[in-house]
Amino acid sequence: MNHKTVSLADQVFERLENDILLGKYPRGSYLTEHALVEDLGVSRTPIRESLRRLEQEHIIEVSSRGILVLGVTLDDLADIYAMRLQLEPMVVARAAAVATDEEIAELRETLELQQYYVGRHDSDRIKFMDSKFHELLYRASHSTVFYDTLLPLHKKVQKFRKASVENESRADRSFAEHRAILSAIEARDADAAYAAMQAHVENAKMHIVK
Amino acid sequence: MNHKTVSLADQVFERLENDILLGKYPRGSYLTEHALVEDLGVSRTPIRESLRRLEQEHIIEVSSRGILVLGVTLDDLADIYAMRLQLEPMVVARAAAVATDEEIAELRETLELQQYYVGRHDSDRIKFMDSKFHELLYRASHSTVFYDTLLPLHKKVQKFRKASVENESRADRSFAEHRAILSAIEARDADAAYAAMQAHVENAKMHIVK
DNA sequence: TCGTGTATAATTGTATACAAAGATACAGAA
DNA sequence: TTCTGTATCTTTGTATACAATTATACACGA
Repeated sequence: MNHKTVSLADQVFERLENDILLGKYPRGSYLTEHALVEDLGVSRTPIRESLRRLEQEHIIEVSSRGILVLGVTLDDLADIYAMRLQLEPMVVARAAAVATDEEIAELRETLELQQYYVGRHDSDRIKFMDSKFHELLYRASHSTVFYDTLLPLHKKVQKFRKASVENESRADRSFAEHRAILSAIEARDADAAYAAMQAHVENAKMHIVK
Repeated sequence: MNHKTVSLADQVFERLENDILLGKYPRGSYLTEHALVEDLGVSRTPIRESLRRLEQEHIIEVSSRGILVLGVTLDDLADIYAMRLQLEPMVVARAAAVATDEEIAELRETLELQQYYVGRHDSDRIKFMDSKFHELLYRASHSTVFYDTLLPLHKKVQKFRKASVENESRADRSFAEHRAILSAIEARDADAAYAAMQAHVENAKMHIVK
């Protein structure tokens, strides 16, 4: 396991990013550094360093009035899926070509867990495994650029995926689509991986954006 | 004009990002916060806030040893063009549909300046106008997501575009391609804009990645 | 020569003090 | 009532002090 101590700044960033992307703070509401100091129990320094990163992701905006929560809108959602539809097939095609056996094994484990939780109707963990599967795919492309571009897009969809994973038939089909993607990668078939991912993103888009 | 005072943290970020993306610090070299304090004449606070952002862009990496410069590699370059080829045509098609007359006028002005500097063989300013043209296109799509995704990709190519703009025949053709894109947008022809941008990115890719 | 342990120095991480800009509340005049 | 000016408070921006971890240099022994 990874015992590396992670800085307060990183912890604060992860927590704030998650809270904002899950919609815990409504769009248009204001936070202040002082309030975050109270809530999180750390000084302003790590909080400010987090805010700079959140600002760069355009999910907050800082002014003399305070910290404006932007979050992710439905318009953003549509644009995100438009981009993912263009990009993810290319990325998995690459992954099919260059992924290591270890990476493929990890994808397989994640998919098995997803299947398990689908059977249990545990939507929180389904969502987590779904996220992990995509993240592993990005990483398996061995491209920092692909990873850095797609991971933020995927994270921003979080809030909207909730209904999707709670729908049983969609959860089943989503699992099947993931399995098709993994099979193509296991077979080192880049074209099949491309097609499988294209179908998967199209279906996810239809189901979420509607 | 914009007289808004910009924070030291923002100034430091812009300067460091530029220096790194232009290759001023070689990949693999180390900086320290202390050295930057000396060089830039500001305290560690704004410098650290900049570093967190650069870290997020994966162009530096901070450890107990110091600040490792990553910059942009040739592999990154190829992946960036692969992504831009997928994304930019879609973005200009959108821009053709939604850009305001003011935005189109600004594109026209930028293009005229590009023509002027091409005539003068002023490669620095050609490069600047080229960047500005693309940035205006992203903005004219009226999509924060498109803008946030494409602008970093475009900025990372900076260093490699130098040879391109210094090549007279490529500079001429690049200008002509820009004009084709703008004409399509002026005509509100999304399909033509899509095709023109696709051709432009393909040509740029061939010329730069080779 | 090579390794090892230790002291020192260098570096980042965090907290806090102070500065500056701006928002807010309120009194008073038209 | 409505507007305006002013004092105060709130909020972010910056610098600095201190803590903790890690790298480095060097002496010493095998």
